[in-house]
This record gives sequence, C-alpha cells and structure tokens, in this order.
Amino acid sequence: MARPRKFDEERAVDAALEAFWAAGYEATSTQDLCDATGLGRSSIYNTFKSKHDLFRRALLRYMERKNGNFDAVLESAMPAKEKIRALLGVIVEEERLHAEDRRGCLVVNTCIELGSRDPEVAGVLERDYRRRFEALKAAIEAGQRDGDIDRAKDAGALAHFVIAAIGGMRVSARAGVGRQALEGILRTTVDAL
Amino acid sequence: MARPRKFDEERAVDAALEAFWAAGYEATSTQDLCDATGLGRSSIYNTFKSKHDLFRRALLRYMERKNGNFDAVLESAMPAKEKIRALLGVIVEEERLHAEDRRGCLVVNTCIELGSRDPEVAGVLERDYRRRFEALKAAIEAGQRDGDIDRAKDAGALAHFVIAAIGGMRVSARAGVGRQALEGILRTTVDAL
DNA sequence: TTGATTTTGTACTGAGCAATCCAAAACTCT
DNA sequence: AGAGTTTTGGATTGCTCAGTACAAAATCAA
Repeated sequence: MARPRKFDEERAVDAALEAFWAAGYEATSTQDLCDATGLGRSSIYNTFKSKHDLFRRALLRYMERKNGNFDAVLESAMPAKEKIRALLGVIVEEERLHAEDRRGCLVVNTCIELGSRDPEVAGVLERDYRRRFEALKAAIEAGQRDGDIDRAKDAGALAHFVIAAIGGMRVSARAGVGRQALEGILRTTVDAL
Repeated sequence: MARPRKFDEERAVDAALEAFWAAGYEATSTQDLCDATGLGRSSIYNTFKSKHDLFRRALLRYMERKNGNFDAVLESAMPAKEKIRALLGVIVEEERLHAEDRRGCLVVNTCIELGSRDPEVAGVLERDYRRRFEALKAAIEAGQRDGDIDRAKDAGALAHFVIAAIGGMRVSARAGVGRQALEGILRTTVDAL
C-alpha cells in the first residue's frame, strides 16, 4: 500500500514532552521539537496538526503518567496522612535537583503560562484538576472513616488545600526556596489536615 | 542643552508592566510595548537597554507596589491571623474577576516562566521572596508574642507556608478553581497557623 | 516490475521578532 | 539666530518563527 512510518508516534510525543517541559510552550520552537524528536518537519506536521496540537498531546501524556503515580500513592495501604505526605515528598525531591534540571511540573507551568489565554488548554487543565481533586477527596474521606483525619473538616476543602500546597511549593521552588523550607511547608501542610 | 523628553519614564514602565502582566515576558513583543506605552521604538531603546531590561524595571515596580500593600496590611493593627486572612483575601478578590482580566500575580507568573532559566530575574525574585518572608515572619512572631498564634510553631516555617499558599491559590485559580474553593483554601490555611 | 500511496528531507513562504541606523525635529544655551 | 545636543519616527537589519510545497525515496499490492 504505502511507505510505513520509520518512527513511533508515542516516542515522538514523549520527546516533545521533554522539550516543552524544559522550556514551556512559547519558548519551544518547532526546530527544537525536530531536534528533540529527531524527526524532520514534514514528519511532525504529517503526524500532528500543529505545534499546539503536539503540545496538547504531550500535556495529556504528562498528565497520564503523573496521575498514574498520584493514584498509585493514593491507592496504597498507607494511612491517608502518610499518602499525602508522600505526594508532597515527591515535590521536595524533584525540586531539589540542580538548576538546569529544575523543570518543575508541566501542569503547574502550563496553568500559569496558558491557563488564562488558551481556552482549549484551559479545558484540559480543568478536567485534570477535577480528576486529581476527586481522587484526593476520596482518599481524604477514607482517612476520615479510618479516624486518621478529623471528621469535622470538609474533605473537599482539604483536597483543594492539598492541591494548592503542591502548586505553591512548585512556585516557591522557582523563587529559589531550598529543600529545608520546602520540607517545612510539607510538615505544616500535613499538620493542617 | 538638548531636546527634552516628551514622556515620563515611570509612566512608560507602568504601561510596559501592564503589557507584561497580561501576556508574560515571551509573549509580549516590542511592538506590544510600543503600543502599550504609546512610544516609538527609538524612545524605548534610547531609555531602556533592551526588552529584558524594561521587563526587569517593570517587575521591580510591580514588586514595589505589591509589597507596599503587603506591608501595609502587616503593619496594621489587626491580630496576626487576621492580617494573613486579609492577605489571602486579596488573592480571592483578584482571581474572582472575569477571564480576560485574570492576570494573576506577575511575581508568581515570572517565577514559573523565567525563574529557572533567567539568572538575573531569578536573583530579583529571590530577593523579593526574602523580603516578603522576613516581613511575614516578623508579623507571625509578633502574633506569637500576643498569643494569637501558637508559640510552639516555627515562625519561619509558617511564613514559608503562607507564601506557598498564596502561590498555590494563584496556580489553582488558573486551573479553573472558583471563588468558593479558593475561600476554602484560605480558611484551611489560616486554621493551620 | 509496475503503479499506487505514503513518508521523508529540503527548500521555501510570509510574517513577526528584537534591535539598530539615520536623518529630521525639538529643544537649550550662547 | 546659530551651535550643540538629545529625542524621535520610520525605515531597515538579519534572524527566527510556524507552517507549507514539492519531489525523491520507500514500501505495498498486483
């Protein structure tokens, strides 16, 4: 029938993800994407509609991956507070790395860069937020049933609070805050549950 | 001596600030800056070294303004917890606005956009963080002396925590979180003090 | 082997980018 | 008024951007 593709589409999305993650949407050029994926422009534009489309795909893939880890922690056997401590601990670990590796979280970065001026991306971000929120809320409610978390508190409010803490730690890390301070934020957050 | 300037430098910085605030550093072109300030390219480049330099000036101006309000609240007569509630309340108010006005906070936006790849800007952000941190820590310590805030807690850790909460609310707002949820985060944060 | 079909590499498009150049205009001082 | 100095507007620089055009290469079915 026809000439087959020489590359794997998913691998290309992964490579593009790395590029977008490192520099953000605007600051990543199509040439950067060619370099990162090892593909020619034609292959990229033949496979994806546009840079924007490729970004959307990469973002979705990042969310899939990240939420996999997120859910794995929430579905583990730990007490609820320990689960949340573990989730926040990941942030401390990731932000501890040296400057050039400090890419933060693509979702947080994208919230700030595109959340308020790219409706399509905003929709993706909103759906992802809701997904994380529901998973977290369920884990907190389970913790309340176990007596691990105060039943008088509103599980939804706590879930929003924890997600905000994650975003806040990400922002503070970019402002130059070190590991110790991040751990302090982690402790204070967990103590608030 | 010479031809005098027809415009006010500070006003130009203010106008540039609006543009950068609305779209971020990368997404604001020099043409956008000309339109926003009403100046020609020559005037801009004659007054400021570069787009980057103008951005730095605009960012510093934003910080000056913002920290003025910040300090005003912290130096008011309220109990410490009320001061912090007021600081967080400003975020809820600002993020409540309609989509096109939802610019968030230029400092938070810049932390994410440039914090990890622009050393000069990173330095400015770090100094600004420290300034806010010290002011907040002092207010919390005063609150501890007044008995308004638990003396057993580490004032520094609480200060980092509050700053992270602000950043986190900003990120969540961009992810589409509404006013009610933001108010829940506010309450949970203040209760944690 | 041939013909249909798709991918791939390369050159290219027009637009927009940050920044510079230059001469005319505008002003102050003598 | 005239010399000296700075600002200003507009044209222009060289470059990069996202995206396209096109023909050669690669594969399949017959």
